[in-house]
Amino acid sequence: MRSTPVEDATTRSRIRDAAITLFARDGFVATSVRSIAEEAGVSAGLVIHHFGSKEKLRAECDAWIVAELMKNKGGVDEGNLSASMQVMLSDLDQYRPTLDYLGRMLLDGSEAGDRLLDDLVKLTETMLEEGVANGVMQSTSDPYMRAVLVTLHGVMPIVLQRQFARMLGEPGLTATMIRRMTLPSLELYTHGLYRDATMLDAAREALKGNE
Amino acid sequence: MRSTPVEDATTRSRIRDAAITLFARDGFVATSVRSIAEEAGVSAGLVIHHFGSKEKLRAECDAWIVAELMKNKGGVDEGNLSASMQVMLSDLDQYRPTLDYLGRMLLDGSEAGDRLLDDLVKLTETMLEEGVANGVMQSTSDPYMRAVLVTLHGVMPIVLQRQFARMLGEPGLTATMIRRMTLPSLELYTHGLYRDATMLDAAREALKGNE
DNA sequence: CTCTCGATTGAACGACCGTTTAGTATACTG
DNA sequence: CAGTATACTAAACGGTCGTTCAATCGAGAG
Repeated sequence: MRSTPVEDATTRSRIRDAAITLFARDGFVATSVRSIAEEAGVSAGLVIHHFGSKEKLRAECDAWIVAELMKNKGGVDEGNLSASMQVMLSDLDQYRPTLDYLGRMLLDGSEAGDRLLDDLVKLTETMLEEGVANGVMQSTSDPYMRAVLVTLHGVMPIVLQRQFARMLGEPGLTATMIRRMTLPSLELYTHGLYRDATMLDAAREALKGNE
Repeated sequence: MRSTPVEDATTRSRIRDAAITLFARDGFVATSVRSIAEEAGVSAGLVIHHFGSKEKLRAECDAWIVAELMKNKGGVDEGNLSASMQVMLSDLDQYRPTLDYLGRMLLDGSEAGDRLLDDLVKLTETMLEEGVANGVMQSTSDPYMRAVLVTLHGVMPIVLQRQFARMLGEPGLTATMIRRMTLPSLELYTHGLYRDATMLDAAREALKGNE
């Protein structure tokens, strides 16, 4: 029999979970190996013993979160990363650590976070292209830039969740927040903000000038 | 004659500028007092001598940045914080340190950053109300939430400038980026993203259900 | 001139950091 | 059974952290 039967559900995974919690809450630099060890109920030496270094532990946490994110993609063709995030947002209590950590990853500019964001933009771009092709979405002068904007608008509640929650008087990312932002977001994406094209035309004119 | 004639333009201000640069670039926790001292060309002890502690230095940097931000508001009635930020974005080279630091402030959830964001939301809410009253902007089911969304969308390029720049192949916040995002942003705010209200109506129906 | 006081430095302090090491307990292998 | 590999701890190491302290310098006051 192997000594580590499932390679997980063990001390090692408890350490990783503790690290994910603390990295997400306090950030990488502000989290000490000793505090992770304490949260996991082990010694600091054991953390290093299992993961080699704090940096390698971070890399493993990153990989774990990315895997978690991809897991919920489902099997159908429609199943993309945004849908996965939608699933998570609808079951907040279960996925809060994952989402919190995701926000940190995107902020820290970690390797994994960068690649994840690139994937998100690519998926969004495809989705927007299909929307335009199907006639349900407006066309644009700069499809890639619009995909970047829509993507960043989408991850904004996760990345800026602290400020977002504070302004709504909520203790963190709550279902109430998600529900309340749904209509205004869709209103913006349906009717826009401006009632005519005055500002847009002015900008077009101005940009044509100094090109 | 006083020993510190203008109370600034001295070593003290050089230390503060160095701190702003490094806090903005690396974050508060990742910046050491010694590195600030080196950047300013002084000893670490002198930094503490002038500001009392690293935390008090941060508070003074916060206050300085907020003052810098308010300075550009101009005198006319239209002069609000957003206009000030617009001024800064149009003269990037001069205001880059200020804008970089501003992004950090909003992320760190510092006291000053929170208050600044509250002010921005309030100003945005007023601006949107006037827009609706003047008939140039769409109305909304949740004015405050829309103001929050529009505000956060507005600061997003500053807060997420690293990712934003990386995805456009730029080295940082550049005039090229600002120019390129102008049209897609205004397109979204003018025509929206969806060509009809299918999604919006569906969401309205769904929310009416589980209220 | 002396006295005083703020600016400034370099060394030192104690705390905490990530990591290493030596050692113990345990459980599988042959 | 002895042998070996692994989980794990406690202590220690070297380094960096924010901060303190004693000493020096220079300029203004009397």
